[in-house]
Amino acid sequence: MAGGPAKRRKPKGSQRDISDATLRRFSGYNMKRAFNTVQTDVNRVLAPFGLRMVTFSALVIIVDNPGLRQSQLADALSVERPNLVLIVDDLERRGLISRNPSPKDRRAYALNPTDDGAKLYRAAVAAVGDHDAWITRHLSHAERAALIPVLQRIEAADRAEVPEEKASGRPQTS
Amino acid sequence: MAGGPAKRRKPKGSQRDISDATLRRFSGYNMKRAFNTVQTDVNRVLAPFGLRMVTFSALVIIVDNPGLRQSQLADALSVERPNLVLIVDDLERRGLISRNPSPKDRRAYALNPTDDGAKLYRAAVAAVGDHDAWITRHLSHAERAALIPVLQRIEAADRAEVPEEKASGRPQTS
DNA sequence: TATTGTTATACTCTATAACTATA
DNA sequence: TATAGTTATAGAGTATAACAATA
Repeated sequence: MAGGPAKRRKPKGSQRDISDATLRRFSGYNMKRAFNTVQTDVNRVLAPFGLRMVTFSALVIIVDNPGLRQSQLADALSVERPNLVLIVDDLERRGLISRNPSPKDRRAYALNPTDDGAKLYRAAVAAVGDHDAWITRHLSHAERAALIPVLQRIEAADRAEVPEEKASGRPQTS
Repeated sequence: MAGGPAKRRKPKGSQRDISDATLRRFSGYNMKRAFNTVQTDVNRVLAPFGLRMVTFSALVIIVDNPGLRQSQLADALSVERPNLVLIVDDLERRGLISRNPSPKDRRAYALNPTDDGAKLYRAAVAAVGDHDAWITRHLSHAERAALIPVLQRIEAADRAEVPEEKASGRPQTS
C-alpha cells in the first residue's frame, strides 16, 4: 500500500556526449526542466488523494479563503475562468467543496470546503510539504531560504510592464 | 517592426484579499507560476524568429552538436521520441536544419544545421540571453549566480531514485 | 454596459502503444 | 530481439469567443 511504481527510465547510454551547455545558461530552460520533473513527482504524491497539482491548489485556496467566488479563485490561481469550471466541478463531485448561492450576488457562487475537504487538505498539504523538503534536501539553508523569494521576484519582474524596446529589440547585454 | 502588443490584463480589483500563503510556501507552486510567466514571455521573444521555446531548444542542441541523431536530441531535451518528430519537421520545413542519412546506421538520421539555421541560432540566442538578463534584473549578483545551479540540483534530486517510503508515506518534517 | 459562471472550441504539450525498417 | 524514426491517439494545460442570468 506504499504507492505505485516510481521507477524512471534512464539507462540510455548515448554513444556520444550531447552538450546542452548553451541552453543551460538560460534560467528559463533550467526552470522548465526542474519544474517538469517536480510537477510529475508532485502529481504522483497527490494521486493517492485523488488530486492533481491544479485541483490541490484550488482546494488549498478554498480552505484558506472560505466563501470566495470562482472568479476570485481563478484570479488567485492565474487560471482562466472557463478552465476553472472543470476544476471546481471535479472538487465538488468528490464532495470536497460545495457551491453555495451567494447572498449578495445571485450570479455568483460562494465556494466552501466540506469537512472531507478540510480533512484531505491537511493530509495533502503535509504530503506536499514533505515532498518539497525532499526535493530541496541537497540545498544549503541559505539556498533554501532564497529559492522562493527569488522565484517570486522573477515572476513579478516578468509580469511587470515590458517596454516595447525590451520586448523585441534588445539592449546590449555582453 | 518592434513586435506586437505586449499588454497584460491585470486591473482585476478583487473585493476581498485572497490569501495563497499556504501555496506560496511550496517551491513547486512558485516554480510553476514563475515558469509559466517566463515561458509566455520567451515565446513572445522568439515569435519574431518563427520559433517557440521547444523548437529554439532543439535548434540550439543541433547547432552545438551537429550530426547527432534524433533519439539523442530527444534524450537531451527530455522529450519523448514521438513528440520530437513534429519539432524536427518544423525546423526542417523552415530550412533551418537538414535530416541526412546516417552513414553508420541506415535507420537513423544525422541532424545538421543549415547556414540559415546557424544564423538564426545566433540571433535567437542573443535575444533569449537579453530576456534572461531582463527577468533577473532585480536579483543580486549572488542570487543570479545561485539560481541555475539550485534549479539543476532540484532537478537532479527529484530525478534520483525515490524510495517508496518517501514517495507515499512521509518522514517527519516539522 | 459590465460581470459571473458556463459552453464550446482550439492549440500546445506530454505520454503511450504500435508499426516499419533496419540492426 | 532490440533500436530509430514514425504514426496515431489520448490526456492534460492553456487560451479566446460567446451565451444566459444578473448587476
